[in-house]
Amino acid sequence: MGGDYLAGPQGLLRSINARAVLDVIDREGPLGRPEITRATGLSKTTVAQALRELVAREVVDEAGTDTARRGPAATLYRVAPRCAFGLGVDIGHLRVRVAVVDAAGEVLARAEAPAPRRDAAALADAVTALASECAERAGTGLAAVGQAVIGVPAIVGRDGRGIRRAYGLPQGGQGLVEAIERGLPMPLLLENDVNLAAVAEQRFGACADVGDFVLLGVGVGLGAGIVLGGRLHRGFAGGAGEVGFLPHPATELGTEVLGARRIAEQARAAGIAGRPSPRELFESARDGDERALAVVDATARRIAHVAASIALVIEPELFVLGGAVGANADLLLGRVRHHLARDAAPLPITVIPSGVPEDAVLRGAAWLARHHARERAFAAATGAPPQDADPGGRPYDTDSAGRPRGSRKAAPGKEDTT
Amino acid sequence: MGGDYLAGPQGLLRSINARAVLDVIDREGPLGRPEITRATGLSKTTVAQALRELVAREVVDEAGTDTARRGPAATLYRVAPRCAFGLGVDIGHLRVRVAVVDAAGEVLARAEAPAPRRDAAALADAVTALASECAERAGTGLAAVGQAVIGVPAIVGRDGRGIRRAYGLPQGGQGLVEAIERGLPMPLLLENDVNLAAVAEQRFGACADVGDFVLLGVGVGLGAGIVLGGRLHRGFAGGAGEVGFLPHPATELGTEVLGARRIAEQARAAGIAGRPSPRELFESARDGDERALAVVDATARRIAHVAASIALVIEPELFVLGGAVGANADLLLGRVRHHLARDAAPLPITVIPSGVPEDAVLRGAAWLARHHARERAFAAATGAPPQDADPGGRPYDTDSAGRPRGSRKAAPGKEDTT
DNA sequence: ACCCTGAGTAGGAAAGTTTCCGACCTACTC
DNA sequence: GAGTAGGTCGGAAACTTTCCTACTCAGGGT
Repeated sequence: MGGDYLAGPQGLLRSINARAVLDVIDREGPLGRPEITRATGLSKTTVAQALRELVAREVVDEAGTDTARRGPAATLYRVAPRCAFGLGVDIGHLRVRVAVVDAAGEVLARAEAPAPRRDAAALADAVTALASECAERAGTGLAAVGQAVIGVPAIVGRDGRGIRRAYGLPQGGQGLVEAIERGLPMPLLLENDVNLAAVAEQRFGACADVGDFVLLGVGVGLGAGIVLGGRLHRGFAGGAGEVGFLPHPATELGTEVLGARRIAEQARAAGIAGRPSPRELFESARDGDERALAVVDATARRIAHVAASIALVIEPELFVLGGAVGANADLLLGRVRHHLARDAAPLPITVIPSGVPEDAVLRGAAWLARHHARERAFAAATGAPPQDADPGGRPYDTDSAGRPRGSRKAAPGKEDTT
Repeated sequence: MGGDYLAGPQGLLRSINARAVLDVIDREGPLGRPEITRATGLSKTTVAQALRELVAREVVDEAGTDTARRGPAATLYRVAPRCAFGLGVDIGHLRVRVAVVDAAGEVLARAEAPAPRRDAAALADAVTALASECAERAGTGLAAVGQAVIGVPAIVGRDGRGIRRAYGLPQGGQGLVEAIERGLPMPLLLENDVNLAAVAEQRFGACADVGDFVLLGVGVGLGAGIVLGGRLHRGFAGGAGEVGFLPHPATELGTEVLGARRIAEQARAAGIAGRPSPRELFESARDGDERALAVVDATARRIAHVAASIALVIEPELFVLGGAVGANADLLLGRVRHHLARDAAPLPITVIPSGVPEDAVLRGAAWLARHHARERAFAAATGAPPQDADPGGRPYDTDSAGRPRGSRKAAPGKEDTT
């Protein structure tokens, strides 16, 4: 429920304090006891007690000593890197990528392979094979990995399992989760790839301290990863951010405004022969090819159009240009800004290039997996309810505070609830 | 709120438990001690202690007894209606409305008057005069009112004070807050009118248990009140929901898709003479006037267009049709649905009529004012940090998981490390 | 029809347990 | 020698369990 404090026995207090200590250590890196004491406001004694417990439960490590001050060396504490592992998977149109990370966020192993496009079973096999390989190389083994997050080019239901609309998955993604699940021992969570890119942007990129932003993923299709209040916004059934289908004057309804296909089409229209890939087109544009530049400009214009529409609805603090096509910020960014300034909304709109050029989806997936795995380990260790159940895994809890209650008389004995 | 548990002394536990008791009482209406004990999981003794404190602080009342069971009569506890009062104001284009509500949500007094349109000072005077009158009639006096929320037809900054774009305020709303502030003793909060209508919808209307919904306010202009995760979404600078400016094929950029002016224009185009108001137009349509019906249909079509665009961005659970024009659900709803089904997005979209036909903005404002006033009273009484800092009043507390952020502490007497 | 008794409930008080905090102490390093 | 890290002990705060009293309804006997 929305926000009730949970009442509880004194034990609750211990949980809370343990969690607070853990959080400080997590945030501020290796820390000595006195610093933890200052940061939490707890007493030395309590901090010591909490640390004893956390170390015993192996979520916190001693990590060397701090001899900066005079006096005895302070032992430093950190989150134990091996207290949780996460498995990130990026199922792309062409390739499958997998990474295993530890609780500290360190990438222990990474692997990739071509994506089998025949059927879901083959795809699942590829994923599990890569995962096993990675877990092996990471020295953990699959069993130690607490959570897997799998990025797919599809609309994913909020349960993190159902695939509602797959853009490039064999058999529309039918049976994919189940097949992968059979091959992997840990809990799985599916997630839209653009959403994961947004997570990566938030955690490793330019949006570290931005509460509301939108990642525009321009690639095979166009999608938006929407982060509001620091959390992914998925929509009622996971369909938020499907901005590729926003109405556009020059595009018929129900087709995508922008994407590889659309770009190719524009290239033909511009009189460019052959069937250059977007990559080649942008190369030509960089070489000064006028027609390619025209296509680039048209692309930028559509991006601007979409960004303006999004801004009118949710007004994020900024937009990030991502995706394979969006990565050509050198060519696109100026033009997008130009079009935005020229005919866009009454609101000023900021667009910046992605801060995660490589493996954005994979890194986002791995981060989220690590987050969940860690959260579970932390909860188990502190006895506290999970801290932030999820900046990307489950629905918001609905607000429960202060619902209207009709005025009720003090009539004895009647107890109507509705 | 986002994140960290705050560590603290044992006193914290008392706060937490007091708050839990208070919440249960608030949610479940008048309650006896045994029920509170069951609901919170606390022991009888602790509940008794908490209640003693809450009653002493006058946020909780004894309200009769419950003699349903056999045995001694259980005394019932409820939130004291007089522990906090809220003042709601709706500054409309034509009229100003004011209401005073108590902590139970009861409307104690309501008043309205024509809105002076000359200058902000006159408008402010009208507001304060009505407010004084209401507070008088309510028997509380202005000084007892803990919070005022003022709905305006404008984009309001997230601080709840700045007016960024006023649609129908004298002098663009310049100096309005300050002028009202001089006349009212309690803290003020400005809020966009459509946002308040959305709050009303959430609290009194059809969206009581809906986490994500959008209120489409169709009136003098077109705006959307966006509720995500049970909270108002205002956007980075309060500009979210300005969907009136969404691009529309048949409308030039920078002008509103829909609104009284646009409707009048369409009426002219349809060959309707005179300058019928939207109300008259809808009346004619009800009488079967073909040309008026055409205008209605065009209006519905544009509403559908806007709803489809919004849905592609945030995919709310449902849309609510509100506002003076939107209130003609009998004529509009079917047509909107028709157009949505015909050419809309890949997503199914649900549209329902408003459940708050009267005074939506005013009621939303009053609810929010009451909420803040109450929250403050509760916080003071329990010593706990505010429960839900705001389902509509201030920025999100910030991010949640795992990002650098100063820790908070509840311990006395040490210097704060932020 | 009336009364008496038994059972179940509300509320309170005392003893016990958990947890945090402040103060004091030791050991270590500059 | 001074300042700091870390540990231990007694005290205070807060919750729980247990016990106790008072109250009221139900049901059966008179």
